[in-house]
Amino acid sequence: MAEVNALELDSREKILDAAEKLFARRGFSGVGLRELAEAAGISKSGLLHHFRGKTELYAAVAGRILHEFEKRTLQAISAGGDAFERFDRWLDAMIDTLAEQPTRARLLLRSLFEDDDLAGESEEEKAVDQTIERLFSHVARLLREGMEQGVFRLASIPHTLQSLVGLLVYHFASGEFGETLLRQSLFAPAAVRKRREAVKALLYGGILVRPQVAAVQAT
Amino acid sequence: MAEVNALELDSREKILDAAEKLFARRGFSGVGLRELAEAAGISKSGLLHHFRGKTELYAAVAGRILHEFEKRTLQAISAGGDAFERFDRWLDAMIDTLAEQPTRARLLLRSLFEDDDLAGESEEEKAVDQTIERLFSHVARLLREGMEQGVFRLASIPHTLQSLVGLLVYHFASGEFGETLLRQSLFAPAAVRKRREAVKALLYGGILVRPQVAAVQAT
DNA sequence: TAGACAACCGACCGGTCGGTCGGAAGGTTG
DNA sequence: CAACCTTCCGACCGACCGGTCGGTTGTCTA
Repeated sequence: MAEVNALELDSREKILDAAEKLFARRGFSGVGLRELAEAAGISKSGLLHHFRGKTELYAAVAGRILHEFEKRTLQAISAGGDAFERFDRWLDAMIDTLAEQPTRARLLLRSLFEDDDLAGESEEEKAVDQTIERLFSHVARLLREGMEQGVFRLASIPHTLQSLVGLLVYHFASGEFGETLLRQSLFAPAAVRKRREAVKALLYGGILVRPQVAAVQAT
Repeated sequence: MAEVNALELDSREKILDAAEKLFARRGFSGVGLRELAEAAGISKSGLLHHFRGKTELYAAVAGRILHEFEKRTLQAISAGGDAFERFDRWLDAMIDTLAEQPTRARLLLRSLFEDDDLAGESEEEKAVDQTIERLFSHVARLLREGMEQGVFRLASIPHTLQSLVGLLVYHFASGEFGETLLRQSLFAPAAVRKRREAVKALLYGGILVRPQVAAVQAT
């Protein structure tokens, strides 16, 4: 029946969009199904027709975001170039992906560190965990190649991955606090550009004027 | 009345300890007062005798942790030495503080990025925000001094602060995911030592074998 | 001894939680 | 036409939510 809005997306998509926004802002237990349904312009029972339950909906939201990150990671990494070029392109891709949708960083961060929250056994949640694992293994492989080729200093790969998450994801997830610190929106084009520069300067040169050639050898 | 346990701490402390553990694990809205009270070995009404409400309890927990970080920051920073020495000592202090109590990183991270969750107007919550602000201003001052003295490369101070939080706090807050990545507890002495090395290697030398003297000049 | 007070409790409040159920409406297929 | 399917809804469920209230107990002070 002709709705006012001709573009009328799928209910499923509308629900996912609304849920992404709310879950990102307040977390899994901070949002109720009623509020979720209302934000999606549907009744609670209508919502539950599309998703078996709240945890499945959350997993679907997380999965959608994680697949986007994996897609962009593969694009960036599999294009040509040496390890440094590919890594640099990957950094750009991650910053783009995080910056173009303010909800993504928060939801990604939550998926990582709230994992143990009701660590579910459902199929959907296992799929989310597997996507995370795959995503990180792509980057781990790139780091390993770079180290073997003598482009990157030898370092613990898991720790480097953790550092990258910290530098990239946390920043864009830091919300009000980050905006107070920067005195502007985290997502304004200028702020994103500056973050890109800051991260690359740190990763590629450290913070010191006279870099120490790391007394600490890799282990 | 002679309890079995002679050390019997204050109820208030017991509540704070239990709340710290639970809030860190599942967040503000993921824990109920009943569960909180039971974990502290007291009734819900008993708990509410000590704290006016759930948000005040949360603020008290966050405040206690933030004060610990501020104390250790001031200790590390105000002892002698040039900017590099003081910064290096501060890094050690932060890693020690994060590592010696697994709940701290998670709660600190939540205090930062869940700030907007019911951004309360109560006195206690304002005090928490002020402590965070003070804490970061101490470090900002140190960075500024280091840059003026030519020890640190010129860089955006807010972005450097964000990077430090990302490198330090996120790692220790990453829970199950981090442990899967490292294949060991995040808090085992060896893992903590390794994190310290990884962070310092990154900060002091970057990730490249042939560091680029940052094409990107500071802004 | 009386009074005040802090610490604590069980019972209870209105409201919300995630989830179920029995349909209603509309489209498609035979 | 009937049979079926998808989409969506309101009414309802038991459990739990944060918070209040009246009362008991024990300790400390006047």
